[in-house]
Amino acid sequence: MQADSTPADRAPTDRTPIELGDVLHDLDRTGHLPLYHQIATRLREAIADGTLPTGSRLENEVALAERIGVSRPTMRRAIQDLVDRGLLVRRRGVGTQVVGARVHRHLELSSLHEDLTRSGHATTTQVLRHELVPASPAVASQLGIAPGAPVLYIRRLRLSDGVPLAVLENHLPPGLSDITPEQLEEQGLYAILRNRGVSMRVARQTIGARAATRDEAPLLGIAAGAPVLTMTRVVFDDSGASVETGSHCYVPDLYTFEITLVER
Amino acid sequence: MQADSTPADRAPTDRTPIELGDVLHDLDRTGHLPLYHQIATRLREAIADGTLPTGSRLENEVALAERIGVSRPTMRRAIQDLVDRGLLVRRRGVGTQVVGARVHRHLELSSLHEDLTRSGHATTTQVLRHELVPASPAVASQLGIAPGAPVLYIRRLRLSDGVPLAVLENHLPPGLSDITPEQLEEQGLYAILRNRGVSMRVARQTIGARAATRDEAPLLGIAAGAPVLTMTRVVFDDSGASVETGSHCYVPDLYTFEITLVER
DNA sequence: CTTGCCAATATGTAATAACAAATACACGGA
DNA sequence: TCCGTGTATTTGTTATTACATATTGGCAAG
Repeated sequence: MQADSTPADRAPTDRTPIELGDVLHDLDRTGHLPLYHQIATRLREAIADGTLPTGSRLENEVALAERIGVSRPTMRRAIQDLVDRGLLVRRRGVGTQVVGARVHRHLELSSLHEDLTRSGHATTTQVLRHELVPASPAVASQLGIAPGAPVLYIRRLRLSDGVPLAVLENHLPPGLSDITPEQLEEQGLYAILRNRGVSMRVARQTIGARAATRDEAPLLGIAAGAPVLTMTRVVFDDSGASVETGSHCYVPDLYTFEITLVER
Repeated sequence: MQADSTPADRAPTDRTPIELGDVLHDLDRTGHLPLYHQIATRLREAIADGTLPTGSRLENEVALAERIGVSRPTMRRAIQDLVDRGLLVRRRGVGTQVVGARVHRHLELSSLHEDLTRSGHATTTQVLRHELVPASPAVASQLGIAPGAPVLYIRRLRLSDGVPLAVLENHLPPGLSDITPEQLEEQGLYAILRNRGVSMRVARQTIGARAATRDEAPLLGIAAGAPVLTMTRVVFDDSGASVETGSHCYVPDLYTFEITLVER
């Protein structure tokens, strides 16, 4: 059983590029939405609905740009967007290929997270705590404020169709500490922040695992000491100021994180 | 204690831009390395070593480009690179600001072995199993081969300074099944793949948590049922063919995943 | 028949130009 | 004094052009 040395002995990868004239017709030129964004969205949809099957090749970018009447940089930017998302792969001198709707779907099915949010499960929120507390040194450092300054501490239980999913703990800086429990029960923290004009731009997350505390276990309907998936996060806005810190723990059977990495 | 409504009442954010003439001088114009890449690297270093402190402002991109003698698109591309990494934030009509000096390891296409050796720990590897097995339906689907086809199954124990860190399970497609246990003990899977000319481009990862099995627990030096952090991964090369699948579990006290998200 | 080279192809890098849109600040009027 | 408006500043979007470089495959010479 001597294996040949070429890594790929499958995927004939049809050489003839897919026609995309019909997918990319009729762009909105009013300038309300960037052209590259419209093109990227259409391409993403074409991959999702099978118009661009896995392994198929795109026409070369110069011809594509010409065909739909945009410049090459604009076309490149749209394609690059999909490359960054891991949907396309490009090789100099070769061309651009679709890399995988099949596996993507498979992984998504194994994650209840996507299922829950997308397939319309009823998610509810219970606000367990909601109070002003002096910022601990750790929280103060993350929020970029002075230790001891008053911050709003929130603790919520998130349920999906009545099943406990996660315990969410957040700290909010002084400027945002007038958010009410009622708002949080119906809207979700991020919707509230966006409605207040806060533009969140950068988030730094750390994902880990630990045992559920005696405190969390009954809330989540699991045994104390059972594993939970944890995620801590600091979110920054436009001006580089931190807007929120969160420290959440999830029931691992019901929640996973999915990430696509691309080597550039 | 009425909070004012502006979200940021901290971070004076000095208005005068930082001089960068000295940081960006003397670029290599021979074309061996792209200009935008050199500029991005210099800027990243300047942020890391404090030349560009958190909250400081960059000179506007037109002036910067002029000063160092590159075009605005080139300068923009370099800056955008840092924005994508979450190190800079830009706002139209305002300017570009540094958002974080803290060195944070970006989640990238690298292996655990490389991460650890880079940070100066002595990592060792024990190959627990190494055998050809018929591909299960799940593995076959991930690797894009026929179920039952022979794949190389590897199970390794990774230690850092002698302390058990993770149990790594991998499946490799037929073209790569001639990797030896000896290679794996000294090199790490990713180094071997790269040396064989495999160019890994896209990875899809799922991160979760579960209880350690009775099998894993003694290997990792933890109790059966104790929480472990899990990561499953499928890696694709630049032709869209999958190169490797892995299913790993980590001791959560010793390993976490860090991710930076950027809203574009 | 094999090997090496060359040309065609496609993406990668870079410069230049012009206009659009968001923001901030200063100025002027009520 | 306060508020609104206009203007300067800065990034965002798009087009055009040119050349560089990696890859593939065919062709010719040995």
